[in-house]
Amino acid sequence: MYSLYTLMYTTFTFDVNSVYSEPMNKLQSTMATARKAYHHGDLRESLLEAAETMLEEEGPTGLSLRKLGRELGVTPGAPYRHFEDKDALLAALAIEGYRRLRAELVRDLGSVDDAEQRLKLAGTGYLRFATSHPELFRLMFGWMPSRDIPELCEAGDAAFAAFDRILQDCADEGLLSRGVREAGLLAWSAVHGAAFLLIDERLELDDPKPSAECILDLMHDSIWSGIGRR
Amino acid sequence: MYSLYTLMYTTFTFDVNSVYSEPMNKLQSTMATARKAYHHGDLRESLLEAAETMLEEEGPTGLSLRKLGRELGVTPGAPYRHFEDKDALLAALAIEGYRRLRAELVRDLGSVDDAEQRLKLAGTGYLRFATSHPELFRLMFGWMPSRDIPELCEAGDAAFAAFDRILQDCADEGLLSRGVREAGLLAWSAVHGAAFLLIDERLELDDPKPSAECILDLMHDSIWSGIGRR
DNA sequence: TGTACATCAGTGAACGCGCGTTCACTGATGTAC
DNA sequence: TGTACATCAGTGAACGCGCGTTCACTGATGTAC
Repeated sequence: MYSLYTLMYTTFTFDVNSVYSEPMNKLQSTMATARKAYHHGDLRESLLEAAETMLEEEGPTGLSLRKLGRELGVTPGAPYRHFEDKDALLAALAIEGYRRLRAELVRDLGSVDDAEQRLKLAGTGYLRFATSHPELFRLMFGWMPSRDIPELCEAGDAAFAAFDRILQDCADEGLLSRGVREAGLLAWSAVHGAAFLLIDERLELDDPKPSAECILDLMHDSIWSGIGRR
Repeated sequence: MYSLYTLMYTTFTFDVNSVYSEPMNKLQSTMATARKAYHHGDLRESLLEAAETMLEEEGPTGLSLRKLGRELGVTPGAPYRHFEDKDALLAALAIEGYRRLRAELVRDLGSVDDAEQRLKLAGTGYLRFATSHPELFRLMFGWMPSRDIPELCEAGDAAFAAFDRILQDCADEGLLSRGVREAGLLAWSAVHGAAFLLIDERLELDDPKPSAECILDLMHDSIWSGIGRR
C-alpha cells in the first residue's frame, strides 16, 4: 500500500505544475509535504501563459485568478506575490500582446526592400496575430479595464510606430498619393477592421476561415489603389 | 411627523421607476403598499433601456440583472418574467443594436441619388452609431456570449445587407473598379476598423474626439480611390 | 353593468457559488562573513 | 566550507460580496358570460 502511494505521489509531483485537481493536491500536502516544491520556479511567467490559454479557451468572463492558481497547483494568494491585482495581470497580458503584435508586424520585413510589399507584409502579420490570438486581440483593443498604465501605452505606441514607420518609408520614396496621416488612417483602419471581422467570422468569403495571407491578397490592391501612386 | 412621511412617500412614488435606493424602497413597501403600483407597466422595455445605460456607463463587467432590478425598483426575480436569463437580455440588447445600426446607416439615404455619396453617408452613419454607443457596439461585434440565436443573426444580417445593397447599387451603375465582394471587403473593413479605433481613442488626429462626418471626410476619398472607377 | 375566474407580472426569501483580496504564517533560497 | 540571517515566495484559512437563478406566493388585470 505504501509503495502505491509513493508511486502516486511521484507521478503527481511531476504533474503539479501542469494540471492540478483538487483531490490530488490534498494528497500531496498531507502525505508528501517534504518533497513537494514549495517554490514554483517561475510562477509569474506560468501565470501569464496559463492566463492566455484560459482567455482564449473560455473568453474574458472565464478568466479568474483563483482558477489560474488552481490550474498551477498554487493557493489563491500566491498570484498576489507577482501581480498587484487582477487588472495588473490583464495589463501584463496586453503589454506582452503588443510586443508580440509588433514582432508579428515586422517578422518578414527584413529581406524586402519594396515599401509597398512591406506594407502588405505588415498587414498580413497584423491579421496573423489577430487570428491566432483572437481573445487577446480583443482584450488589447476594446475591453481592457484600466488603460492608463504607462507601460501599456508604451507597448501599444511601439506597435503602432512600427506600422507608421512603414508608411513613412512609402512616403519618403514618393509612393503615396496622399499625406501619411490620411494614408495611415485608411490602411490601418482597413487592416484593423478586417482583423475584427475575421475573428468575429463576419466575412462571407468562400473559405469560412481564410488565412491572413489570403485576406491580404484580396485587400492589398484596393488599399494601395486608395493611397498609392500607381 | 405623519405628514412628513406622507410627503416623502409621495416623492418616492414618482421616483420608483427611475432611481431606486435600498432604504427608500423599504419605506415604500412597509408604509404604502396600497398605493405602489404592483405592476411596473413596461418592465421589459425599461430593463433594456436601463441595461443599455448601465452598459455604456460601467462597461460590460458592470452590468448585472440584480442591479437592473434595483435601479428599476423591482425584485431580483422580476426580470425573469421577461428574459430567460442574462444572456437573453444581452442578446435582446444586441438585436436592438443591429436594428438601430441599420437605421443609422440608411438615415440620410432617401434624398441622395449619387451612389458614391450614398456609400459615404452610410459609412458616416456607421461611425455615428459606434461613437454614440461604443459599449453596445463592442457587445455586438466582439464579446457577445452566445451568438447562435436566430433572431440575433437575422438582425445582424439585415444591417450588413443594407451596406451590401449600396455597394451593389454602385456596381450596377458601373462605378466600381472591382467586384462587389472585394470592394465590400475594403469599404466595410475600413469603416469598421475606423469605428473601433475611434471608440478606443487610438486615432491620433488634431481633434481628439472627431465627429463621424469628419472621419469620413478624411477617409472617403481614399476608399473610393481604392474601389471606385474615377 | 357586474361578477367569476384564468392569466399575468410581480414579491420576497432563499440557495449556492465563485470570486477578489487580505493576512499571519512558514518553508526555501541566497548572501555575508 | 559552514553557519547565521534576511529576504523571498509560497501556504491556508478566512472575509465579505454580489451575482444568477429558483420557487411558492399574491396582487392586479383582462375576459367570458
